[in-house]
Formats: sequence, structure tokens, C-alpha cells
Amino acid sequence: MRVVFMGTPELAAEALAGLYQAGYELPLVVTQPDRPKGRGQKLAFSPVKEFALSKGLAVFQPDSLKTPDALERILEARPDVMVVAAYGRILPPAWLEAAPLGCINIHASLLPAYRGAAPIQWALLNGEKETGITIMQMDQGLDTGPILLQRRLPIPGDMNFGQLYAALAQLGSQLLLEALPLWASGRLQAQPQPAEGGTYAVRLEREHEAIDWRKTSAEIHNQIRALSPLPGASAGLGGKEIKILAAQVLTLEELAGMTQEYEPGSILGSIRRRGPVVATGDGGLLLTFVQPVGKKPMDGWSWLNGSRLEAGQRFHTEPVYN
RNA sequence: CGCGGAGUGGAGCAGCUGGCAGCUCGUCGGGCUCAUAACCCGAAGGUCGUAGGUUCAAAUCCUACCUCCGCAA
Repeated sequence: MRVVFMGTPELAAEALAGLYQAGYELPLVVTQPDRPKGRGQKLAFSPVKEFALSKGLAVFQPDSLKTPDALERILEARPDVMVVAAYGRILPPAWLEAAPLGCINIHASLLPAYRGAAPIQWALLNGEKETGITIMQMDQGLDTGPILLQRRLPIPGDMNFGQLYAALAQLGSQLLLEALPLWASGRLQAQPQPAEGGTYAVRLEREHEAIDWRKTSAEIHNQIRALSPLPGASAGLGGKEIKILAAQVLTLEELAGMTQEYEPGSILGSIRRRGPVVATGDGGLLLTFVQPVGKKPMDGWSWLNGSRLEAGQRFHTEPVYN
């Protein structure tokens, strides 16, 4: 079976690798154009392009999908089916019909919940106990197409974005490989998404990174998990930004002796060999892994050793960006 | 040449208006203790990123380079 693959980030690369290993014909791999990335404005390849190049697959990086030339490239590849995974762009209607079996999409949520750009982050941000992968047939809407296959994945309470992302990438690749043969042979029925329950997971912006210490420990903990390891939840201390990469909600017993009439953001104390404890809206949060701007990530205890904190110093309520 | 931060004993940092390298922690040895990751005493451990320059004297000033990191894209 000939598959034209479209995708960009790591999650897509994992799916592409799965197809490659399973022996699918991959006449063309479409990914976003190389963009300047990192400090020196160096041009960087997408993970999908990296993989494609390493296997000698043809790569296509159109600036626009609306040109006839771009569509022509797809048609020339004579795909039986197109697989799209986090490509990063809406496909024009003509593209949706470019292959006899249509466009299959891998989405990292249990649709219709968490449609859109950041389903994994928002599932964590909301403290969901489970999420999953949906293999769906694309239509013109944003992640609104009929569902082909869906699989759940529990989210452990201490799992962060990086870990969940990796788990979903693997599950997505696996589920795609299950769905494709079934779909090709007509043994899979496309089920329209339920009309109810549709939610959208917008792309995370900088404002989502700033910690508001007045929130509950659980809420802040979820935020930290959702943003770790990248880009990291942002806190401000002494006019400088510090990223909180991991934390632990403390029980009342663990907080015993620390809980006074402190304001959210105050440093209540510390737990030996672990890190500092910060007051939240409803208790305390132990910071176990942090990264001051310009520094490497470090455990909370190391940070405490060198931080030279002054008594009574507290985290800012307002975000501080460097 | 996009903006900015940083490279100092194992870790995290201070010192940087030039003058014998310091703090918190860890490590090792000893002590206290029913016991301890707690406490007390002591010790080891650093060519201060690299190369060059200024100076009687440089971690500290000047120049070049290397490496790491945050932002922005």
C-alpha cells in the first residue's frame, strides 16, 4: 500500500517510523519547511524530515498547500491513502480527496474532547485521569472527522508532558498500524463524532506558563506537569524568572510545622535533600526540580543550597519574564 | 551577525571598584546518641572554560575563541 505521510513533530516521526518498519511504501513525506530555530537562528529540520532523510525517503516541504503545484506533487505519488499526524496545517478540500482511501489522522486525545493543537498539554492541565489516541478520517473541520479507532491510556498522577507525549506517540503509531489494514479492506466503520462533548485545546501561550500561587496545589501541580520538560512552568523570584519543572503536592502531615499565616508564594520552609516548600492557595508545594533562567535544570535541594534566599522572600504573583 | 544569562573543588553559588580562593551541601575520618539522613569536631578536594595581553601582582581589567542555558522565531 502506498502511503503519503504528512507530519512534523516527534509524535509524527514515531508514526512514520512505524509505517516504515511495517513495510508500507512511502513515496512521499510531507513536512513543514525548515525554520530558523534556537539561539543562532540556525535552520532546523523537523523530526519527520530527519527520519525521512535517514531512510532516503522523498521529502516535500511546501510553503503553501493552496498552489496547484503542491497538490500535483501529491497526486504524482499516487497514494492509496494519506496519513496525517500533527502536520500543523489545515488541508484544503482537494487534498482530502487526493487518495482513494482518503486522509487518515492520528490525534492525541479521545475525540471529540481536546480537538486542536495542544490536546496532551490540556489533558494534563485539567488533571485528566485518562486520555488516548483517536484514529479518524479527516474532514474539513478541525479534528471533527468520523472516528475509525480509539484507544484509551490512563494518566498516572505524577506523569509529565514529556512522558505522556512519548507514551501517546507510541500508542498512536501502534494504533495507526492496526487501523490501516482494517480501513483498507473495508472492515472498519467510520463513526461520526458525538455531537456532545466537543472541546478545543488551544495552543499554549506564554500566559499559560505563569504560575499563580493563589491556585490550589493540585492545580499548580497539574500546570507544572503539563509544561514539563518544555517549556516549563514559569515563576518569578527576586525579579528573575525561574522555571518549575517538577513538584510534589504535600499532605497536611508533611506541612505540619510550616503552615502559618503565610501568603501564597511564600517559602514556607524546606524538606531536607528534596527542596523548598512554597505556599499555595490551599497548602504547600515541594519544588523538586527547577531551572533558573540561564542555568541548567537542577533539583530543588541544589537550588536551595546556592540560592542564598533571604528570610521572608516570596515568589511573585505576577509573572516575570526575562 | 536576532535578544539575553552563565562557565570558580563532586553539586548549587559568592567573590569580579585587582593583593595569600570563600559559602551552603556532599564526600572521608572521629565524636555524641538506643539510633539517625539530626547534632559536634576534623580532613581531603580547585591549573577560577581555553589562548593571549595589561600589571610588581588577575578569578577579578582588555582581546579572541570554545561550551552550556533562557527568550524570541
